[in-house]
Amino acid sequence: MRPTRWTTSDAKPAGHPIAIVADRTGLSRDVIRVWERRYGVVSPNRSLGGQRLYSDDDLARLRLLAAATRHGRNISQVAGLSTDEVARLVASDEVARTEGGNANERVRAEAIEVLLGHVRAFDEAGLDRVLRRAIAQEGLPTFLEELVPALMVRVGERWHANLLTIAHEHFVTAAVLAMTLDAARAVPQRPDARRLLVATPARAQHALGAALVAAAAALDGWSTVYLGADVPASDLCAAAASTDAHAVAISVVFAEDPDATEREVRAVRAGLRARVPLIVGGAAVSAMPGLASEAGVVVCRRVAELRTVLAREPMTR
Amino acid sequence: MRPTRWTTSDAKPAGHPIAIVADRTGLSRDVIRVWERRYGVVSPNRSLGGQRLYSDDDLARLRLLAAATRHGRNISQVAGLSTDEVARLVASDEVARTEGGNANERVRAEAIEVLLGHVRAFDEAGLDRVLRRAIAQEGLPTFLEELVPALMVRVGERWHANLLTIAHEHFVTAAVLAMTLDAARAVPQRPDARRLLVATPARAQHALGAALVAAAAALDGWSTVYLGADVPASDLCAAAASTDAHAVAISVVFAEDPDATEREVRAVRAGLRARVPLIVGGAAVSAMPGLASEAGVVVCRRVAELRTVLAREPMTR
DNA sequence: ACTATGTTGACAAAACATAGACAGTACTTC
DNA sequence: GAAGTACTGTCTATGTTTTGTCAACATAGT
Repeated sequence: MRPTRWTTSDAKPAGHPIAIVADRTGLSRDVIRVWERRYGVVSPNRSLGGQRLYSDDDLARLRLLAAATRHGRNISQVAGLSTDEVARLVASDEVARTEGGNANERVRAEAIEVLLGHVRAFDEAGLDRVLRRAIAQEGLPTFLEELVPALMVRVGERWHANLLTIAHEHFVTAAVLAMTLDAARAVPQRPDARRLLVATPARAQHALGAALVAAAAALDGWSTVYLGADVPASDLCAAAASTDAHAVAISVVFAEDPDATEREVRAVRAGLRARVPLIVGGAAVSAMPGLASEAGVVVCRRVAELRTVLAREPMTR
Repeated sequence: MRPTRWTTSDAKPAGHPIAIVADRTGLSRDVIRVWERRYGVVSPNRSLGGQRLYSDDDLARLRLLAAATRHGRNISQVAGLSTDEVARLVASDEVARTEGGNANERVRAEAIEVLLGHVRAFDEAGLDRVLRRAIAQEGLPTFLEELVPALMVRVGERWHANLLTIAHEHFVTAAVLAMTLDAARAVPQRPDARRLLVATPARAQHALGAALVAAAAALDGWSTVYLGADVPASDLCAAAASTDAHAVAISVVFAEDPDATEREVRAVRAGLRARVPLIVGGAAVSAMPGLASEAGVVVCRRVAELRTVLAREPMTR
């Protein structure tokens, strides 16, 4: 909810009347009142005549609660949660919902076929052209979250089927990586943007995941510092300190030795200041179940999830 | 001696009588007076006999307040806000109104509000940043076909409501134009792409439409040659011949003298080789009904329509 | 002269608040 | 499976606040 802050918090009426809240949340006036009466979900101010005046925070909270109930949660369960917790819940529900594909899928499948043709022929110019055009056509989020993963999966499949070689995989990875970093650099940043450090920990070689993270974060207004692959914990923490990063994200697509990698991640966590969150993503997180319960560590599995996590990070400025 | 005198008002520099204000705001005379009596929303000047004479600012303020109440605000709450604050509030309400659509639409509406803020402040860097980010976010087609038209409509509205000046309109047009051409140039083209000549005919000054056309065509794989505004028929035809264009597109957003412009378009048609189609677009085509039946002339009204027309064009290679 | 406007007070409709009741659903317990 | 229970959204009844409209009479403008 980034730009909302700019548009609404500048204007300062005493508060929003219930009609507006009903309109914006899609809840009926009755529901809003009865939720307050039964569960105390919000405590709006009152006008002199006793009418409710909701704050922006109240509004945001009700909106999230409405979304949560739409997704099948019962209000009595979520009413007691903090607004942040509700936000996380809704985000994960939404990610789960978006599993199914839509109409664009056929177009994208065609693009992937064309791309695979260029990969097969080691046609760098063609690959570049189609990738760049895909970004222009569908926007960077779709590129990062759907096209690249789908492409890499297809390349992996073809490799296993002996239709492509490991050289092809390196070729396409290098091209996609360069394109992703290039696109991320092209996203303009506000001068006061928060800094995010992105890297792959020691012994993890796949930099593409980290690049995707960096691009997604840049798109959400973060000023990203991309360190690439195989960064030891001590260097990573030193970099975080010297760049005054507001958050650190590391990506582990594949871990040869999950236990060693998990120790490495814990070392990073230990070396960071407590209020700097550490975001861990990539396919290998499922092999490191202990991390999710670690304090100050946020685990996320998909790029879309990462974006909602980043959007909710506090503005430690 | 007041700046008021320079704000070109229709008729009476002294001020608007209440009937005019009622007509232009949609409020009843009684409401206007009772809002003044109860909440002091405006303090219009009075004639010597005591009749209200509203300034342009009063009018704009009442218009905004009327919009705010229409969106569900209580007049008692918004009456005390400054005109700027009311404007922001109405803007955010209009943003939230897009609830019915998907989440993308809301994001886009928010982006437009942010853009309008930068326009208002003549903040070129901010405008640039948000435009570029919007392209990265949603892709060029959405930018061309939805965001830019919506933005220009909103700017026009605000200009009519005296919230923006003609300078603002020029400012935003120039920025959007530059960004559009820049984005179009960044779309990679196949070496064997067909060439499309894009221009605005003589006496038509609005180049933005032509730039949108050029960008859309570039996205569809055309190699575009953009000539800008106010190109005489003879020069246009000469350029078409010397670049060996496969098609020519001209855009007329506004025609001061539709008949003259129509003659100009016919002259272009006559000067082109018969198998080179001439595509005419822009809001002013409705003022030139004769063109649709002309042989070799394709009329289209929206950018999306143009793209299907271009896709159909024969591959005269 | 005649219409548009101003002022004041009154009034009615709309919106809101509060508390309670009720019906449909899902879940538990026997 | 049946009965009981908790949950949830909607509805009703009643009183209050807010807001738009109107009436009555005076004055201004053309």
